[in-house]
Amino acid sequence: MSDFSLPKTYDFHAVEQRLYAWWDSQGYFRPKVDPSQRPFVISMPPPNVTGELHLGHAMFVAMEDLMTRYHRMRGVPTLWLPGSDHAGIATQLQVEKELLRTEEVTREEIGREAFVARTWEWKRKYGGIITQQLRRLGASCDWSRERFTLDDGLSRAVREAFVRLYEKGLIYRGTYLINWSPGLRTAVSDLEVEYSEEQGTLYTFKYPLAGSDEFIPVATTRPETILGDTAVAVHPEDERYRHLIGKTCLVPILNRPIPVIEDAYVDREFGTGALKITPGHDPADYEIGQRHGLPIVNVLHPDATMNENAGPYAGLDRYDCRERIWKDMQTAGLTIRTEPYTMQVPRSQRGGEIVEPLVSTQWFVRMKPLSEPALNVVRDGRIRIVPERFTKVYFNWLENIRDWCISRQLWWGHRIPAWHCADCTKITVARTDPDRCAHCGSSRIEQDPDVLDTWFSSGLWPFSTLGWPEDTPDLRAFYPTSVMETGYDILFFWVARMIMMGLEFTGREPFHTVYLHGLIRDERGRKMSKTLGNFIDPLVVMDEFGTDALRFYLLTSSTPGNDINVSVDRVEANRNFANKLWNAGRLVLGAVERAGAQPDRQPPPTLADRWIRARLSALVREVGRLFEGYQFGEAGRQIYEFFWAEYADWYLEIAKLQLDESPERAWSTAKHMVEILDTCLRLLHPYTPFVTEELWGKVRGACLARQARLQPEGGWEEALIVARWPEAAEATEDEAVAQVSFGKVMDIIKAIRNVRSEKGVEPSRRIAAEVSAGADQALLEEHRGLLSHLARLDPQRLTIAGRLPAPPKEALPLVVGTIEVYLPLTGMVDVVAEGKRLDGEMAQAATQIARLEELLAGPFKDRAPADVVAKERAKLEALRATRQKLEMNRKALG
RNA sequence: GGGCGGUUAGCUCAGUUGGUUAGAGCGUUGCGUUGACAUCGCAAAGGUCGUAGGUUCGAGUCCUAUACCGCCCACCA
Repeated sequence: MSDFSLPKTYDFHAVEQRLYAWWDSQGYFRPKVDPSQRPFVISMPPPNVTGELHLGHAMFVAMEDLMTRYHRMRGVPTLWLPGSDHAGIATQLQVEKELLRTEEVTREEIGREAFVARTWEWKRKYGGIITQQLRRLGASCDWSRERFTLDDGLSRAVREAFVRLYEKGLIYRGTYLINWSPGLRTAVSDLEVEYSEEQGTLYTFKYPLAGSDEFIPVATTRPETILGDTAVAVHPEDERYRHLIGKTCLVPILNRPIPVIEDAYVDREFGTGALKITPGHDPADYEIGQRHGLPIVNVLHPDATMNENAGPYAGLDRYDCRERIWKDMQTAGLTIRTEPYTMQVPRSQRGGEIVEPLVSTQWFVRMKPLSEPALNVVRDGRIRIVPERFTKVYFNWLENIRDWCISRQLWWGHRIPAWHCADCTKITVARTDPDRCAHCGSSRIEQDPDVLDTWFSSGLWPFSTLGWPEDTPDLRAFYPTSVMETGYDILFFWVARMIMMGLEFTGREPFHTVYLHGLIRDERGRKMSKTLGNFIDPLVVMDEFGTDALRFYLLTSSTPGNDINVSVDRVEANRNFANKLWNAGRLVLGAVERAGAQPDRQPPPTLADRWIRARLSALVREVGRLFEGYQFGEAGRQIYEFFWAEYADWYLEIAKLQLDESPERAWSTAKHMVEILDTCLRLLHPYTPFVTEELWGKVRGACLARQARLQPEGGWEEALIVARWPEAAEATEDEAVAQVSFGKVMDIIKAIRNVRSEKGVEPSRRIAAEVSAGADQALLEEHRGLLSHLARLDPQRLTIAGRLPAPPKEALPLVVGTIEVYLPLTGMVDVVAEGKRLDGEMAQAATQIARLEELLAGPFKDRAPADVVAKERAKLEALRATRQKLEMNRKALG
């Protein structure tokens, strides 16, 4: 009965590439603009051009493609806009490495212009790899709108944004303490610094007072910074040191005089209670220095060797200097002790080298005026963060935000549109390259050498990709976007900045929902990295198990915002699911082949037909509800369960029987088989696009070819990717009845199988049985065919009695080939228990409904905030629905 | 120092308006294959839902405390 033109196992290799090319060529990925409908839009988080596919990419593609396909199927104009990021530091490093390897030249040797040209060349050559890989994942994004953060349009947007912020006074240039990456020789922002707990040493030494033998004991973890000290601070109420305040002490070795000052910041309990102040190389000291008007002494070169201010140590590496100065101080009798100490070491997020705080002239964005509106849109719900707990993290960060250092001493990126005048030294910031100074008219101007932090351009992504600052049709049609889907690790880096920039430049929130997925880790919960050797290559996984299996796994194995410890075993299980779909499809195709013409009179549906439709209808409702709440994982798992455990394991087995009954029944059964398979494929398509499209196409083709009028309601669309999403219908009373009735039949079948298994009867052997059915005698009598088939009973020797004579104490004796099944579960006792429980639930629902009705009728609805009232209303509605459902179940129970 | 997450079967994880007997995959045990599928079917074993209290007719789910693991934020040298 099966269609042997299909292979027995689903061969995804043959299918995936072909289908992707076909979808693309048919233009399905491009939105159909329809001004009457609000579109659904996702801006893809642009992967780095240097990137190689990892599971994080697979995760976001799976998630965003799911949402995209879902909305497309609902008939909404849907745009998923792809692109890539120039990734300043990462790309520059990569090209530098390449240059060094192949031509043994550094970027300095070939010069800025040539280097940037080489990087573009590199980008043209390798930049397409990552987007090619995204295609393999099935990403149904609109490639005709693909953007790159450094292309002309986006560069214009970046410049416009910079100039506007500068003109508003929100961008300024200044000399402050920043994080310096000595290896990269550039400033980095606070966010790009990670602190790791490491074993270090706490050095305690003597700070000698000028003109006396007295000294102040001071502790530090970085002795080399002693050379940059400009004060020693003590707590104003510290009796030990009070008399020294205002005195002068001498920097060890250098003998530079510095004051002893008082500041309440100093913790009397910690260390010696006296603090050396290095405003040039420590954030806390910097602030104290500002408070007291202390001078700043920088002792480091940009490469973290000591500079001329370090006196005799000039030229030494920072760590060599640390050892040397300590030795010299020992010789001078200035040391007290060293002890092991655990400290927080600031390291660069990229490369991991130790970052040095130092004072430098950089460009900054003033954040306070931008953060306030960004806080408000989340506070008042105009932007919703899923899962909700991250709103707290978001608030906490924005409330304590500090100005953002946006200049980078790199060559690859958006060059800062500011020109320095050699004559009047003033700065000209302009939208188009100026040829003279705006202040004095001098032509001796030179552009600032720095480029912008990559995240500056990323922050504009949702609107810059649509044409901003021009008022383009795309911008009008697709902005604001709908959902921002990304990993929670870049909530600050990217999401918060997009919200701030979006509000600042467009006056609108750039998206209404932020959906944050978890991070991908290995089986033991560690981060994945090539150096750790625990890197799982998605391409390899896809080769082995198929894209659908990987996607379905990623989408259903976790919950929003929670990390995933990847287990390849589970990907395999999902490969098996794809195969299950495929084979169920083969069976249905066989049924379609056998179904004759549509009969004149359709037979009424069987109990099994009614049951599976009821289950399907419940599934569609449930999936709809879960999608509303972004619970895609749970929805996927439920579809999986339904398809495998109910449709395939039960209904299709029964359908095989029904197909043999009569031509009319065969036709009607084939119709149910097709319709339910069709609905499942629709529901699954956003998760597993390839196998569903392929199979759906086969079924559609077979049905159309047979002209047997086997078709979903509304007919067959041209492709599953643009087929209608199943609509949920209200539960009917018949559905409730069918589920209860069929549930009883299932229980009996399971019980008989159970007994057989316990008694060791081979499954293939037909045996006699006596079933005591209690009140359900008629029901079972009607389905004795099913019973005997699914439980492998001899139909001739199956007795269904209302009540068997006294059930033997020694349970269920199996005389050779005879079973007596007593089924308390389906008997009256349990109906009573179930009824009691339902009554209890109904009573509770009733009191809650009454309470809410009273509340909502009173002054509450006028006094409480609108959203609270709305929430209560929704709760009431839900309760009413629940009550209805309960009543239905109760009635069905009789 | 502040905040968040996790703790559920041997393993990896689901379980969001509190509600029947707490689920899945993998693994384990027994049985089964000529007609969709061994990438399969049937059955079974396996859980004091971290711990202790509390709210409730009813708690894995809500509240309080606490232990362990992990993460984020934070200027203790």
